[in-house]
Amino acid sequence: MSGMPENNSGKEVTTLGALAEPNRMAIVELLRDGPLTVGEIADRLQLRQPQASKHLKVLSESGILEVKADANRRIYKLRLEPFQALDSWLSSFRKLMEERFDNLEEYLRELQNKDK
Amino acid sequence: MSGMPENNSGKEVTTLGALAEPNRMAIVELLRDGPLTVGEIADRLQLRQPQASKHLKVLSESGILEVKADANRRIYKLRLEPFQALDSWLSSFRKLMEERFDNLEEYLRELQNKDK
DNA sequence: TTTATATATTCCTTGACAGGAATATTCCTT
DNA sequence: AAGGAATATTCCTGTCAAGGAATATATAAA
Repeated sequence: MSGMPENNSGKEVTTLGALAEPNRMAIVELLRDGPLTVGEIADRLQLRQPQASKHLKVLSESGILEVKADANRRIYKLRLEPFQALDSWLSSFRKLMEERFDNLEEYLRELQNKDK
Repeated sequence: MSGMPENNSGKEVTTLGALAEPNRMAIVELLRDGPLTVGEIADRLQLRQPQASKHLKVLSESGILEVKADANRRIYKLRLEPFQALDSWLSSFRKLMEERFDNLEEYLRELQNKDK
């Protein structure tokens, strides 16, 4: 399992796992336009503050977000690395697919032959 | 929520949701090298056949895989669309990030001013 | 120093989901 | 036709994650 963008060992949430939750995906989408405080995020996404905080915690622990404290408030913003990782995984992926992909026939022939 | 790669309405499993499960991710990785039968997949990933079938079902229903029947066997192979979708989402994403990303200071100033 | 604001944390409950085991289904072989 | 191989499905169980509600913590403001 070489180029996998994350290894799910232990209890840590993976990038994909974090993004799979709709509210968290929405948070990420929202933060594309720039950093925001917890309150702003909760407001715009119609989330209660505690749930917002929880999702933000997951996103932070998975490495997708980082926090900056500003007195009372916490400002969350996106981190680049996870997306870069995802992107490089995806591109190496697509490369393969464009080339040899429809060797279904070949595989079928293989199977027939193996039926000695 | 415009460019989101999937909308989680109803019961369907999203691309990310499907990929978030380690065994399913492993299946996808495995199928990068070409189509395979259920048995092969189960063997190589040390899965019991029923669990393999279940994961393959999820992956198929999420649009990540497609099946071809060959008599007794079912040959699963990757579909391109979900990855293309993910990729386009990601690239539009990275574009934004490279440009205006660290407007943290700006945002901080905004916040201070709003404290009228 | 009291009060208010912003955020995090805890506890609880519920639903979803993954694995195990057994069984059903389909097709091939003899 | 009968038995075997490949795959799918069902039922059960345990775990885990998400939301609700209440509360804790920290900082600002009065």
